[in-house]
Amino acid sequence: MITGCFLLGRARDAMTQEEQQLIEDSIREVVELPPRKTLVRAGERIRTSTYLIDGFIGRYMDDREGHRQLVATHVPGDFVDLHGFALKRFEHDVATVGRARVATFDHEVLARINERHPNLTRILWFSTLLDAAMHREWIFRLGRLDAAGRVAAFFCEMEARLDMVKLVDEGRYALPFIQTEVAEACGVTGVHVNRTLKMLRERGLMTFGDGLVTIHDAVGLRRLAEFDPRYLYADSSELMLDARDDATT
Amino acid sequence: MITGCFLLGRARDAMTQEEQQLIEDSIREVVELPPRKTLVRAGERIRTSTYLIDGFIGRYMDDREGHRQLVATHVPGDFVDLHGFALKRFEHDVATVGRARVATFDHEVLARINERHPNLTRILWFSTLLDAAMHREWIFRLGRLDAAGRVAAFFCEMEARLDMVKLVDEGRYALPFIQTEVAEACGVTGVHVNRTLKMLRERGLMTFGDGLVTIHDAVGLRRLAEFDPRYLYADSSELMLDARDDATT
DNA sequence: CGGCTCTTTGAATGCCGTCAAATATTGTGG
DNA sequence: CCACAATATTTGACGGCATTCAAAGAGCCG
Repeated sequence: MITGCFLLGRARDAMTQEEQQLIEDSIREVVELPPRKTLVRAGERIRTSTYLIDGFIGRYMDDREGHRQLVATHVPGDFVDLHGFALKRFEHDVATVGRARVATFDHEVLARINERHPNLTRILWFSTLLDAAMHREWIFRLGRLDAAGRVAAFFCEMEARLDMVKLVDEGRYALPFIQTEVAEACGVTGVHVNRTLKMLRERGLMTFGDGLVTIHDAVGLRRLAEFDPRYLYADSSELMLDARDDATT
Repeated sequence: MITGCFLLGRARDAMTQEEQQLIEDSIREVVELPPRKTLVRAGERIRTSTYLIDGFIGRYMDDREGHRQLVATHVPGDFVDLHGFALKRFEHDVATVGRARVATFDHEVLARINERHPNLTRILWFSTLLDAAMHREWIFRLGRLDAAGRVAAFFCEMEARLDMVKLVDEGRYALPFIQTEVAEACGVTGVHVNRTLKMLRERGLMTFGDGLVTIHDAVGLRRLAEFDPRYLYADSSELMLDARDDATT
Protein backbone atom coordinates (compact mmCIF):
# COMPACT_ATOMS: atom_id res chain seq x y z
CA MET A 1 0.00 0.00 0.00
CA ILE A 2 1.92 2.95 -1.26
CA THR A 3 -0.27 5.52 0.42
CA GLY A 4 0.71 4.42 3.85
CA CYS A 5 -2.86 4.97 4.90
CA PHE A 6 -6.30 3.45 4.59
CA LEU A 7 -7.31 4.16 1.05
CA LEU A 8 -10.84 5.48 0.82
CA GLY A 9 -10.99 5.23 4.58
CA ARG A 10 -14.50 4.31 5.39
CA ALA A 11 -15.78 3.36 1.95
CA ARG A 12 -13.24 0.62 1.94
CA ASP A 13 -15.52 -1.95 3.49
CA ALA A 14 -17.87 -1.68 0.56
CA MET A 15 -15.13 -2.37 -1.97
CA THR A 16 -13.84 -5.68 -3.24
CA GLN A 17 -10.16 -6.53 -3.16
CA GLU A 18 -9.85 -5.87 -6.89
CA GLU A 19 -11.61 -2.55 -6.59
CA GLN A 20 -9.27 -1.41 -3.86
CA GLN A 21 -6.34 -2.48 -5.99
CA LEU A 22 -7.73 -0.69 -9.01
CA ILE A 23 -8.07 2.56 -7.10
CA GLU A 24 -4.58 2.24 -5.75
CA ASP A 25 -3.13 1.56 -9.18
CA SER A 26 -4.90 4.65 -10.47
CA ILE A 27 -2.92 7.04 -8.31
CA ARG A 28 -0.73 9.31 -10.38
CA GLU A 29 1.37 10.65 -7.56
CA VAL A 30 1.49 11.31 -3.84
CA VAL A 31 2.34 14.85 -2.78
CA GLU A 32 3.22 16.61 0.46
CA LEU A 33 1.61 20.03 0.83
CA PRO A 34 2.47 22.91 3.17
CA PRO A 35 -0.15 24.64 5.36
CA ARG A 36 -2.51 27.07 3.58
CA LYS A 37 -1.55 25.83 0.17
CA THR A 38 -4.25 26.51 -2.40
CA LEU A 39 -4.90 23.48 -4.57
CA VAL A 40 -7.66 24.81 -6.80
CA ARG A 41 -8.97 28.29 -7.39
CA ALA A 42 -12.58 29.05 -8.26
CA GLY A 43 -13.21 28.84 -11.97
CA GLU A 44 -10.08 26.94 -12.93
CA ARG A 45 -10.42 23.98 -15.25
CA ILE A 46 -9.82 20.83 -13.19
CA ARG A 47 -8.04 17.85 -14.68
CA THR A 48 -7.13 15.84 -11.62
CA SER A 49 -8.91 14.80 -8.46
CA THR A 50 -7.34 14.72 -5.04
CA TYR A 51 -7.56 12.12 -2.33
CA LEU A 52 -6.60 13.24 1.17
CA ILE A 53 -4.27 10.79 2.86
CA ASP A 54 -3.23 12.87 5.82
CA GLY A 55 -4.05 16.36 7.11
CA PHE A 56 -6.97 18.69 6.58
CA ILE A 57 -8.34 20.48 3.54
CA GLY A 58 -11.03 23.15 3.34
CA ARG A 59 -13.26 24.59 0.63
CA TYR A 60 -13.67 28.35 0.79
CA MET A 61 -15.91 31.02 -0.65
CA ASP A 62 -15.35 34.74 -0.19
CA ASP A 63 -17.89 37.51 0.14
CA ARG A 64 -17.51 40.91 -1.50
CA GLU A 65 -15.41 42.25 1.36
CA GLY A 66 -13.10 39.28 1.23
CA HIS A 67 -14.43 37.52 4.30
CA ARG A 68 -14.15 33.79 3.95
CA GLN A 69 -16.72 31.11 4.55
CA LEU A 70 -15.56 27.55 4.91
CA VAL A 71 -18.17 25.54 3.00
CA ALA A 72 -16.65 22.13 3.60
CA THR A 73 -13.84 20.46 5.50
CA HIS A 74 -12.06 17.25 4.62
CA VAL A 75 -10.39 14.74 6.86
CA PRO A 76 -7.98 11.92 6.03
CA GLY A 77 -9.69 9.31 3.89
CA ASP A 78 -11.87 11.79 2.01
CA PHE A 79 -11.87 11.85 -1.76
CA VAL A 80 -11.65 15.62 -1.69
CA ASP A 81 -12.10 16.59 -5.30
CA LEU A 82 -13.98 13.69 -6.69
CA HIS A 83 -16.85 15.87 -7.81
CA GLY A 84 -14.41 17.81 -9.95
CA PHE A 85 -14.48 14.81 -12.25
CA ALA A 86 -18.02 15.70 -13.34
CA LEU A 87 -18.15 19.42 -12.58
CA LYS A 88 -14.82 20.35 -14.21
CA ARG A 89 -14.89 23.73 -12.48
CA PHE A 90 -15.51 24.77 -8.90
CA GLU A 91 -17.23 27.86 -7.64
CA HIS A 92 -14.91 27.94 -4.64
CA ASP A 93 -11.25 27.60 -3.65
CA VAL A 94 -9.70 24.46 -2.20
CA ALA A 95 -6.78 24.75 0.22
CA THR A 96 -4.97 22.86 2.94
CA VAL A 97 -5.44 23.95 6.53
CA GLY A 98 -2.37 22.46 8.18
CA ARG A 99 0.17 20.45 6.22
CA ALA A 100 -1.25 17.57 4.23
CA ARG A 101 -0.38 14.56 2.12
CA VAL A 102 -2.55 13.82 -0.89
CA ALA A 103 -2.78 11.39 -3.79
CA THR A 104 -3.82 12.68 -7.19
CA PHE A 105 -5.88 10.96 -9.86
CA ASP A 106 -6.12 11.99 -13.48
CA HIS A 107 -9.64 12.33 -14.74
CA GLU A 108 -8.90 9.94 -17.57
CA VAL A 109 -8.52 7.07 -15.15
CA LEU A 110 -11.70 8.09 -13.34
CA ALA A 111 -13.41 8.15 -16.71
CA ARG A 112 -12.19 4.62 -17.32
CA ILE A 113 -13.54 3.50 -13.96
CA ASN A 114 -16.82 5.18 -14.76
CA GLU A 115 -16.86 3.37 -18.10
CA ARG A 116 -15.95 -0.12 -16.94
CA HIS A 117 -16.63 -0.49 -13.24
CA PRO A 118 -20.22 0.35 -12.43
CA ASN A 119 -20.09 -0.87 -8.84
CA LEU A 120 -17.01 1.15 -8.06
CA THR A 121 -18.60 4.12 -9.79
CA ARG A 122 -21.53 3.85 -7.47
CA ILE A 123 -19.28 3.79 -4.45
CA LEU A 124 -17.52 6.92 -5.67
CA TRP A 125 -20.88 8.51 -6.38
CA PHE A 126 -21.95 7.61 -2.88
CA SER A 127 -18.95 9.34 -1.40
CA THR A 128 -19.90 12.60 -3.14
CA LEU A 129 -23.42 12.21 -1.77
CA LEU A 130 -21.99 12.07 1.72
CA ASP A 131 -20.47 15.48 1.13
CA ALA A 132 -23.90 16.76 0.15
CA ALA A 133 -25.43 15.27 3.30
CA MET A 134 -22.84 17.12 5.37
CA HIS A 135 -23.59 20.31 3.45
CA ARG A 136 -27.27 19.96 4.36
CA GLU A 137 -26.40 19.51 7.98
CA TRP A 138 -24.39 22.74 7.87
CA ILE A 139 -27.25 24.59 6.22
CA PHE A 140 -29.43 23.46 9.07
CA ARG A 141 -26.92 24.57 11.68
CA LEU A 142 -26.26 27.96 10.16
CA GLY A 143 -29.96 28.53 9.72
CA ARG A 144 -31.19 27.34 13.11
CA LEU A 145 -28.49 27.18 15.74
CA ASP A 146 -26.86 29.98 17.72
CA ALA A 147 -23.10 30.42 17.87
CA ALA A 148 -22.64 27.93 20.70
CA GLY A 149 -24.61 25.27 18.83
CA ARG A 150 -22.67 25.81 15.64
CA VAL A 151 -19.27 25.68 17.28
CA ALA A 152 -20.24 22.62 19.28
CA ALA A 153 -21.57 20.98 16.12
CA PHE A 154 -18.34 21.68 14.30
CA PHE A 155 -16.30 19.84 16.91
CA CYS A 156 -18.86 17.05 17.17
CA GLU A 157 -18.73 16.46 13.44
CA MET A 158 -14.95 16.47 13.36
CA GLU A 159 -14.88 14.02 16.25
CA ALA A 160 -17.31 11.68 14.54
CA ARG A 161 -15.58 11.81 11.18
CA LEU A 162 -12.10 11.41 12.58
CA ASP A 163 -13.29 8.58 14.77
CA MET A 164 -14.33 6.66 11.65
CA VAL A 165 -10.75 6.71 10.48
CA LYS A 166 -9.31 5.99 13.92
CA LEU A 167 -7.91 9.43 14.57
CA VAL A 168 -9.67 9.96 17.89
CA ASP A 169 -8.23 8.71 21.12
CA GLU A 170 -10.62 8.84 24.07
CA GLY A 171 -12.29 12.04 23.04
CA ARG A 172 -9.05 13.70 21.98
CA TYR A 173 -8.04 14.49 18.45
CA ALA A 174 -5.61 16.72 16.58
CA LEU A 175 -7.12 19.57 14.60
CA PRO A 176 -4.68 22.11 13.14
CA PHE A 177 -7.22 24.94 13.04
CA ILE A 178 -6.94 28.37 14.58
CA GLN A 179 -9.98 30.01 16.14
CA THR A 180 -10.50 32.22 13.10
CA GLU A 181 -10.82 29.14 10.91
CA VAL A 182 -13.39 27.63 13.23
CA ALA A 183 -15.19 30.96 12.97
CA GLU A 184 -15.11 30.82 9.16
CA ALA A 185 -16.64 27.38 9.30
CA CYS A 186 -19.38 28.39 11.72
CA GLY A 187 -20.40 31.71 10.20
CA VAL A 188 -19.45 33.79 13.25
CA THR A 189 -16.57 36.12 14.06
CA GLY A 190 -13.31 34.96 15.53
CA VAL A 191 -13.91 37.05 18.62
CA HIS A 192 -17.18 35.35 19.26
CA VAL A 193 -15.73 31.89 18.74
CA ASN A 194 -13.27 32.76 21.46
CA ARG A 195 -16.07 33.69 23.84
CA THR A 196 -17.96 30.55 22.90
CA LEU A 197 -14.95 28.33 23.52
CA LYS A 198 -14.57 29.91 26.91
CA MET A 199 -18.17 29.05 27.70
CA LEU A 200 -17.76 25.46 26.49
CA ARG A 201 -14.66 25.15 28.61
CA GLU A 202 -16.32 26.57 31.72
CA ARG A 203 -19.27 24.26 31.30
CA GLY A 204 -16.89 21.34 31.20
CA LEU A 205 -17.94 20.27 27.72
CA MET A 206 -14.70 20.52 25.77
CA THR A 207 -11.43 22.37 25.33
CA PHE A 208 -9.59 23.43 22.21
CA GLY A 209 -6.10 24.82 21.97
CA ASP A 210 -2.77 24.25 20.26
CA GLY A 211 -4.43 22.19 17.58
CA LEU A 212 -5.80 19.72 20.06
CA VAL A 213 -9.45 19.07 20.82
CA THR A 214 -10.48 17.35 24.02
CA ILE A 215 -14.11 16.45 24.50
CA HIS A 216 -14.95 16.05 28.16
CA ASP A 217 -18.70 15.63 27.95
CA ALA A 218 -19.70 14.17 24.61
CA VAL A 219 -23.35 13.85 25.58
CA GLY A 220 -23.62 17.44 26.74
CA LEU A 221 -21.77 18.74 23.71
CA ARG A 222 -23.98 16.81 21.34
CA ARG A 223 -27.10 18.03 23.06
CA LEU A 224 -25.97 21.62 22.72
CA ALA A 225 -25.16 21.00 19.06
CA GLU A 226 -28.36 19.06 18.41
CA PHE A 227 -25.94 16.58 16.93
CA ASP A 228 -27.08 13.24 15.57
CA PRO A 229 -24.33 11.49 13.61
CA ARG A 230 -26.68 9.53 11.39
CA TYR A 231 -26.19 12.00 8.55
CA LEU A 232 -22.62 10.76 8.28
CA TYR A 233 -23.85 7.32 7.23
CA ALA A 234 -21.18 5.58 9.24
CA ASP A 235 -22.83 2.27 8.42
CA SER A 236 -22.30 2.92 4.74
CA SER A 237 -21.31 -0.65 4.06
CA GLU A 238 -24.74 -1.79 5.10
CA LEU A 239 -26.29 0.74 2.79
CA MET A 240 -24.11 -0.19 -0.12
CA LEU A 241 -25.10 -3.78 0.37
CA ASP A 242 -28.68 -2.67 0.20
CA ALA A 243 -27.82 -1.11 -3.09
CA ARG A 244 -26.46 -4.37 -4.36
CA ASP A 245 -29.80 -5.91 -3.52
CA ASP A 246 -31.38 -3.58 -6.02
CA ALA A 247 -28.87 -4.49 -8.66
CA THR A 248 -29.51 -8.20 -8.45
CA THR A 249 -33.26 -7.94 -8.24
CA MET B 1 -43.58 12.03 -24.12
CA ILE B 2 -45.84 10.90 -21.35
CA THR B 3 -44.55 13.41 -18.87
CA GLY B 4 -45.88 16.35 -20.79
CA CYS B 5 -42.76 18.20 -19.81
CA PHE B 6 -39.05 18.42 -20.56
CA LEU B 7 -37.62 15.33 -18.99
CA LEU B 8 -34.45 16.07 -17.05
CA GLY B 9 -34.94 19.71 -17.98
CA ARG B 10 -31.50 21.11 -18.37
CA ALA B 11 -29.45 17.92 -18.42
CA ARG B 12 -31.29 16.97 -21.54
CA ASP B 13 -28.83 18.60 -23.88
CA ALA B 14 -26.10 16.33 -22.64
CA MET B 15 -28.12 13.19 -23.32
CA THR B 16 -28.41 11.20 -26.52
CA GLN B 17 -31.78 10.37 -28.02
CA GLU B 18 -31.53 6.80 -26.74
CA GLU B 19 -30.60 7.92 -23.27
CA GLN B 20 -33.59 10.22 -23.11
CA GLN B 21 -35.80 7.39 -24.28
CA LEU B 22 -34.30 5.02 -21.74
CA ILE B 23 -35.01 7.41 -18.89
CA GLU B 24 -38.52 7.92 -20.08
CA ASP B 25 -39.16 4.19 -20.37
CA SER B 26 -37.90 3.77 -16.82
CA ILE B 27 -40.71 5.79 -15.29
CA ARG B 28 -42.91 3.67 -13.09
CA GLU B 29 -45.73 6.12 -12.71
CA VAL B 30 -46.68 9.77 -12.80
CA VAL B 31 -48.47 11.12 -9.73
CA GLU B 32 -50.27 14.32 -8.78
CA LEU B 33 -49.54 15.52 -5.26
CA PRO B 34 -51.41 18.03 -3.07
CA PRO B 35 -49.65 20.93 -1.33
CA ARG B 36 -47.58 20.10 1.77
CA LYS B 37 -47.63 16.42 1.04
CA THR B 38 -44.72 14.62 2.64
CA LEU B 39 -43.04 12.23 0.25
CA VAL B 40 -40.28 10.87 2.45
CA ARG B 41 -39.66 11.09 6.15
CA ALA B 42 -36.21 11.15 7.69
CA GLY B 43 -34.88 7.67 8.31
CA GLU B 44 -37.30 5.78 6.07
CA ARG B 45 -35.91 3.20 3.71
CA ILE B 46 -36.18 4.61 0.19
CA ARG B 47 -36.99 2.35 -2.72
CA THR B 48 -37.97 4.80 -5.41
CA SER B 49 -36.61 8.07 -6.69
CA THR B 50 -38.73 11.03 -7.68
CA TYR B 51 -38.44 13.32 -10.65
CA LEU B 52 -40.25 16.63 -10.39
CA ILE B 53 -42.27 17.42 -13.50
CA ASP B 54 -44.25 20.34 -12.24
CA GLY B 55 -44.45 22.29 -8.98
CA PHE B 56 -42.04 22.74 -6.08
CA ILE B 57 -40.57 20.36 -3.54
CA GLY B 58 -38.54 21.15 -0.44
CA ARG B 59 -36.22 19.23 1.85
CA TYR B 60 -36.66 20.01 5.53
CA MET B 61 -34.83 19.50 8.77
CA ASP B 62 -36.26 20.34 12.18
CA ASP B 63 -34.49 21.62 15.27
CA ARG B 64 -35.28 20.45 18.78
CA GLU B 65 -38.09 22.95 19.16
CA GLY B 66 -39.66 21.90 15.88
CA HIS B 67 -38.54 24.91 13.85
CA ARG B 68 -37.96 23.96 10.27
CA GLN B 69 -35.01 24.70 8.05
CA LEU B 70 -35.41 24.29 4.32
CA VAL B 71 -32.13 22.72 3.22
CA ALA B 72 -32.97 22.47 -0.47
CA THR B 73 -35.65 23.45 -2.93
CA HIS B 74 -36.50 21.74 -6.19
CA VAL B 75 -37.97 23.18 -9.33
CA PRO B 76 -39.53 21.44 -12.33
CA GLY B 77 -36.94 19.37 -14.15
CA ASP B 78 -35.04 18.38 -11.00
CA PHE B 79 -34.36 14.75 -10.24
CA VAL B 80 -35.39 15.33 -6.64
CA ASP B 81 -34.50 12.06 -4.97
CA LEU B 82 -31.81 10.72 -7.16
CA HIS B 83 -29.33 10.57 -4.31
CA GLY B 84 -31.71 8.28 -2.50
CA PHE B 85 -30.56 5.62 -4.94
CA ALA B 86 -27.18 5.48 -3.24
CA LEU B 87 -27.99 6.79 0.24
CA LYS B 88 -31.08 4.63 0.83
CA ARG B 89 -32.06 6.79 3.77
CA PHE B 90 -32.35 10.53 4.22
CA GLU B 91 -31.60 12.56 7.27
CA HIS B 92 -34.40 14.98 6.37
CA ASP B 93 -38.00 15.10 5.19
CA VAL B 94 -39.08 15.70 1.62
CA ALA B 95 -42.38 17.45 0.93
CA THR B 96 -44.21 19.39 -1.73
CA VAL B 97 -44.64 23.12 -1.28
CA GLY B 98 -47.57 23.85 -3.57
CA ARG B 99 -49.22 21.12 -5.61
CA ALA B 100 -46.88 19.09 -7.76
CA ARG B 101 -46.67 16.41 -10.42
CA VAL B 102 -43.88 13.86 -10.18
CA ALA B 103 -42.61 10.77 -11.96
CA THR B 104 -41.26 7.89 -9.89
CA PHE B 105 -38.43 5.50 -10.68
CA ASP B 106 -37.77 2.21 -8.95
CA HIS B 107 -34.23 1.81 -7.75
CA GLU B 108 -33.91 -1.44 -9.65
CA VAL B 109 -34.10 0.39 -12.95
CA LEU B 110 -31.60 2.97 -11.73
CA ALA B 111 -29.34 0.11 -10.73
CA ARG B 112 -29.67 -1.28 -14.26
CA ILE B 113 -28.74 2.11 -15.72
CA ASN B 114 -25.80 2.29 -13.34
CA GLU B 115 -24.76 -1.18 -14.46
CA ARG B 116 -25.11 -0.79 -18.20
CA HIS B 117 -25.03 2.88 -19.13
CA PRO B 118 -21.92 4.58 -17.81
CA ASN B 119 -22.42 7.81 -19.68
CA LEU B 120 -25.96 8.20 -18.45
CA THR B 121 -24.77 7.31 -14.96
CA ARG B 122 -22.31 10.16 -15.11
CA ILE B 123 -25.02 12.57 -16.17
CA LEU B 124 -27.17 11.48 -13.24
CA TRP B 125 -24.16 11.75 -10.96
CA PHE B 126 -23.56 15.23 -12.30
CA SER B 127 -27.08 16.26 -11.44
CA THR B 128 -26.55 15.27 -7.81
CA LEU B 129 -23.34 17.30 -7.80
CA LEU B 130 -25.32 20.33 -8.85
CA ASP B 131 -27.42 19.92 -5.72
CA ALA B 132 -24.23 19.90 -3.67
CA ALA B 133 -23.01 23.07 -5.42
CA MET B 134 -26.27 24.77 -4.48
CA HIS B 135 -25.88 23.54 -0.92
CA ARG B 136 -22.45 25.16 -0.74
CA GLU B 137 -23.85 28.41 -2.01
CA TRP B 138 -26.45 28.34 0.75
CA ILE B 139 -23.82 27.64 3.36
CA PHE B 140 -21.99 30.71 2.15
CA ARG B 141 -25.13 32.83 2.27
CA LEU B 142 -26.22 31.71 5.71
CA GLY B 143 -22.71 32.18 7.00
CA ARG B 144 -21.89 35.54 5.46
CA LEU B 145 -24.96 37.47 4.32
CA ASP B 146 -27.48 39.43 6.35
CA ALA B 147 -31.20 38.83 6.09
CA ALA B 148 -31.64 41.09 3.06
CA GLY B 149 -28.83 39.36 1.21
CA ARG B 150 -30.21 35.92 1.95
CA VAL B 151 -33.73 36.74 0.91
CA ALA B 152 -32.51 38.45 -2.24
CA ALA B 153 -30.30 35.45 -2.99
CA PHE B 154 -33.21 33.09 -2.57
CA PHE B 155 -35.24 34.90 -5.19
CA CYS B 156 -32.24 35.30 -7.47
CA GLU B 157 -31.53 31.59 -7.37
CA MET B 158 -35.14 30.69 -8.03
CA GLU B 159 -35.22 33.10 -10.94
CA ALA B 160 -32.07 31.65 -12.46
CA ARG B 161 -33.15 28.04 -12.01
CA LEU B 162 -36.66 28.58 -13.30
CA ASP B 163 -35.31 30.54 -16.21
CA MET B 164 -33.33 27.49 -17.29
CA VAL B 165 -36.56 25.56 -17.70
CA LYS B 166 -38.42 28.48 -19.28
CA LEU B 167 -40.63 29.31 -16.33
CA VAL B 168 -39.67 32.97 -16.11
CA ASP B 169 -41.38 35.60 -18.20
CA GLU B 170 -39.65 38.98 -18.19
CA GLY B 171 -38.54 38.81 -14.59
CA ARG B 172 -41.81 37.34 -13.39
CA TYR B 173 -42.31 33.82 -12.14
CA ALA B 174 -44.78 31.80 -10.10
CA LEU B 175 -43.58 30.63 -6.68
CA PRO B 176 -46.19 29.05 -4.41
CA PHE B 177 -44.35 29.92 -1.20
CA ILE B 178 -45.64 31.83 1.79
CA GLN B 179 -43.38 34.23 3.63
CA THR B 180 -42.80 31.73 6.41
CA GLU B 181 -41.42 29.26 3.89
CA VAL B 182 -39.05 31.84 2.48
CA ALA B 183 -37.99 32.46 6.06
CA GLU B 184 -37.35 28.76 6.62
CA ALA B 185 -35.16 28.73 3.55
CA CYS B 186 -33.20 31.81 4.59
CA GLY B 187 -32.68 31.04 8.26
CA VAL B 188 -34.59 34.08 9.51
CA THR B 189 -38.01 34.58 11.09
CA GLY B 190 -41.17 35.12 9.12
CA VAL B 191 -41.60 38.54 10.67
CA HIS B 192 -38.21 39.61 9.50
CA VAL B 193 -38.76 38.28 5.99
CA ASN B 194 -41.80 40.49 5.90
CA ARG B 195 -39.75 43.55 6.83
CA THR B 196 -37.10 42.58 4.32
CA LEU B 197 -39.62 42.20 1.52
CA LYS B 198 -40.96 45.62 2.35
CA MET B 199 -37.47 47.04 2.04
CA LEU B 200 -36.86 45.27 -1.28
CA ARG B 201 -40.17 46.61 -2.53
CA GLU B 202 -39.44 50.17 -1.43
CA ARG B 203 -36.03 50.08 -3.05
CA GLY B 204 -37.68 49.04 -6.31
CA LEU B 205 -35.78 45.76 -6.49
CA MET B 206 -38.58 43.20 -6.46
CA THR B 207 -42.05 42.33 -5.22
CA PHE B 208 -43.46 39.07 -3.94
CA GLY B 209 -47.06 38.29 -3.19
CA ASP B 210 -49.80 35.81 -4.01
CA GLY B 211 -47.27 33.29 -5.19
CA LEU B 212 -45.88 35.64 -7.81
CA VAL B 213 -42.38 37.07 -7.90
CA THR B 214 -41.61 40.14 -9.97
CA ILE B 215 -38.03 41.26 -10.26
CA HIS B 216 -37.81 44.93 -11.19
CA ASP B 217 -34.09 45.48 -10.87
CA ALA B 218 -32.19 42.27 -11.46
CA VAL B 219 -28.80 43.94 -11.30
CA GLY B 220 -29.53 45.64 -7.99
CA LEU B 221 -31.03 42.51 -6.52
CA ARG B 222 -28.04 40.42 -7.53
CA ARG B 223 -25.63 42.93 -6.11
CA LEU B 224 -27.44 42.87 -2.79
CA ALA B 225 -27.39 39.06 -2.85
CA GLU B 226 -23.78 38.85 -4.03
CA PHE B 227 -25.29 36.55 -6.59
CA ASP B 228 -23.23 35.00 -9.36
CA PRO B 229 -25.13 32.25 -11.19
CA ARG B 230 -22.05 30.32 -12.23
CA TYR B 231 -22.54 27.84 -9.41
CA LEU B 232 -25.64 26.62 -11.23
CA TYR B 233 -23.51 25.36 -14.12
CA ALA B 234 -26.08 26.50 -16.66
CA ASP B 235 -23.63 25.58 -19.41
CA SER B 236 -23.62 22.01 -18.19
CA SER B 237 -23.67 20.61 -21.70
CA GLU B 238 -20.29 22.20 -22.35
CA LEU B 239 -18.95 20.65 -19.19
CA MET B 240 -20.32 17.24 -19.94
CA LEU B 241 -18.66 17.40 -23.32
CA ASP B 242 -15.42 18.15 -21.58
CA ALA B 243 -16.01 15.02 -19.60
CA ARG B 244 -16.39 13.02 -22.77
CA ASP B 245 -13.00 14.30 -23.80
CA ASP B 246 -11.54 12.58 -20.79
CA ALA B 247 -13.28 9.38 -21.63
CA THR B 248 -11.88 9.16 -25.14
CA THR B 249 -8.39 10.23 -24.24
C1' DC C 1 14.64 41.02 22.45
C1' DG C 2 11.26 42.56 19.01
C1' DG C 3 7.96 41.39 15.63
C1' DC C 4 4.51 38.39 14.32
C1' DT C 5 0.40 35.70 14.95
C1' DC C 6 -2.99 34.05 17.91
C1' DT C 7 -5.83 34.40 22.01
C1' DT C 8 -8.40 36.87 25.33
C1' DT C 9 -11.30 40.44 27.28
C1' DG C 10 -14.08 44.90 27.49
C1' DA C 11 -17.42 48.32 25.77
C1' DA C 12 -20.70 50.07 22.49
C1' DT C 13 -23.56 49.40 18.53
C1' DG C 14 -26.96 47.08 15.79
C1' DC C 15 -29.37 43.45 13.46
C1' DC C 16 -32.68 40.35 14.17
C1' DG C 17 -35.75 37.57 17.30
C1' DT C 18 -39.63 37.64 20.33
C1' DC C 19 -43.98 39.21 21.75
C1' DA C 20 -48.12 41.39 20.62
C1' DA C 21 -51.84 43.14 18.00
C1' DA C 22 -54.20 44.80 13.86
C1' DT C 23 -55.38 43.92 9.13
C1' DA C 24 -56.05 41.15 5.09
C1' DT C 25 -56.97 36.90 2.86
C1' DT C 26 -58.54 32.27 2.34
C1' DG C 27 -61.41 28.49 3.35
C1' DT C 28 -65.56 26.25 5.35
C1' DG C 29 -70.11 25.30 6.78
C1' DG C 30 -74.71 26.84 7.37
C1' DC D 1 -73.86 34.09 -0.18
C1' DC D 2 -72.81 35.29 4.26
C1' DA D 3 -70.67 34.27 8.79
C1' DC D 4 -67.01 32.73 11.02
C1' DA D 5 -62.71 30.48 11.63
C1' DA D 6 -58.21 29.79 10.23
C1' DT D 7 -54.28 31.28 7.94
C1' DA D 8 -51.15 35.07 6.14
C1' DT D 9 -49.43 39.58 6.09
C1' DT D 10 -48.10 43.78 8.26
C1' DT D 11 -46.41 46.85 11.80
C1' DG D 12 -44.61 48.39 16.50
C1' DA D 13 -41.91 47.95 20.80
C1' DC D 14 -38.41 45.74 23.32
C1' DG D 15 -34.57 42.78 24.34
C1' DG D 16 -30.62 39.89 23.38
C1' DC D 17 -27.08 37.73 20.83
C1' DA D 18 -23.42 38.67 18.00
C1' DT D 19 -20.58 42.20 15.50
C1' DT D 20 -17.41 45.82 15.61
C1' DC D 21 -13.79 48.39 17.53
C1' DA D 22 -10.07 48.44 20.63
C1' DA D 23 -6.40 46.91 23.37
C1' DA D 24 -3.92 43.87 26.35
C1' DG D 25 -1.75 39.37 27.11
C1' DA D 26 0.45 34.99 25.37
C1' DG D 27 3.29 32.08 22.50
C1' DC D 28 6.61 31.52 18.76
C1' DC D 29 10.60 32.43 15.88
C1' DG D 30 14.37 34.77 13.83
